[in-house]
Amino acid sequence: MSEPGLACCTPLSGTAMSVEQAEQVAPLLKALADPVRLRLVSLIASSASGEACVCDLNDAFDLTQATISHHLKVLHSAGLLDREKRGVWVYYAVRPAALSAVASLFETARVPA
Amino acid sequence: MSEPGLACCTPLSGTAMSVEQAEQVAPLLKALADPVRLRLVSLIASSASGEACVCDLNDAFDLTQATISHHLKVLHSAGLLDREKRGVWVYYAVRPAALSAVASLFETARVPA
DNA sequence: CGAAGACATCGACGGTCATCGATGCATGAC
DNA sequence: GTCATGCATCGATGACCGTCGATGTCTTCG
Repeated sequence: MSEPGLACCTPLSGTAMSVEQAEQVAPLLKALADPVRLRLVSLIASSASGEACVCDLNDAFDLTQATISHHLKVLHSAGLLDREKRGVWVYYAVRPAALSAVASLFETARVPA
Repeated sequence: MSEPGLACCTPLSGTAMSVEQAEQVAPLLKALADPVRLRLVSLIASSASGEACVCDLNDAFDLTQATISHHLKVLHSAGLLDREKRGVWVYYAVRPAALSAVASLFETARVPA
């Protein structure tokens, strides 16, 4: 898989989605379906520069560095995070297209305010 | 838990979400993070009457009736589906509030067209 | 060079999950 | 009452997941 996370799907409430669509989006949701990974994405997305280095992310959790590294790998493999090494540090940034693909799933699911 | 699936969360791209928020939404995503369950919700949501009986849903998959029943239970337990028995048949319908709670996560994640 | 720090990878462990066949429990038909 | 049907539940099985300690790799600094 060279470019995961770029699925563009029928919203849940429109016409029924195809098997292929379901199999494309499910891994994205699976990657996000963990409290730690959800907070990781949230921390990265809400940071001022739009990115965060692993050392900062480690401090936000009561987990081993190996565990955080594992979660970041899962998010990166799913295509949700970009990874860039700068010197000794590694910076992760969210891929808006991937998040947007998931968001399109729920496009028509919003309850009108 | 009497009323699951009603979390209303900070979007991923806004300010960082709290631990509690992450732990509330993650189960919803986990319930949706499966191709079969994704198609189940899609089939129910896209049906004309907004609901579907198990017998119809069974025919849409190459899976055992026990397996479909299990997936429907997972979705129901997560608060994503309502369950109503009418005679011999059982009808499932999506809970818009639950889907909306998940949708709010990605509210600001849409890439402008 | 060698030492130290940042991060990834490995191997292992316990827990959870998806799926199945078999069985149980209702409901409606006869 | 008896039988068939729709659906849920049970128990088992193989696969996967989150977490950890230990170790490896790479970069920078003396």
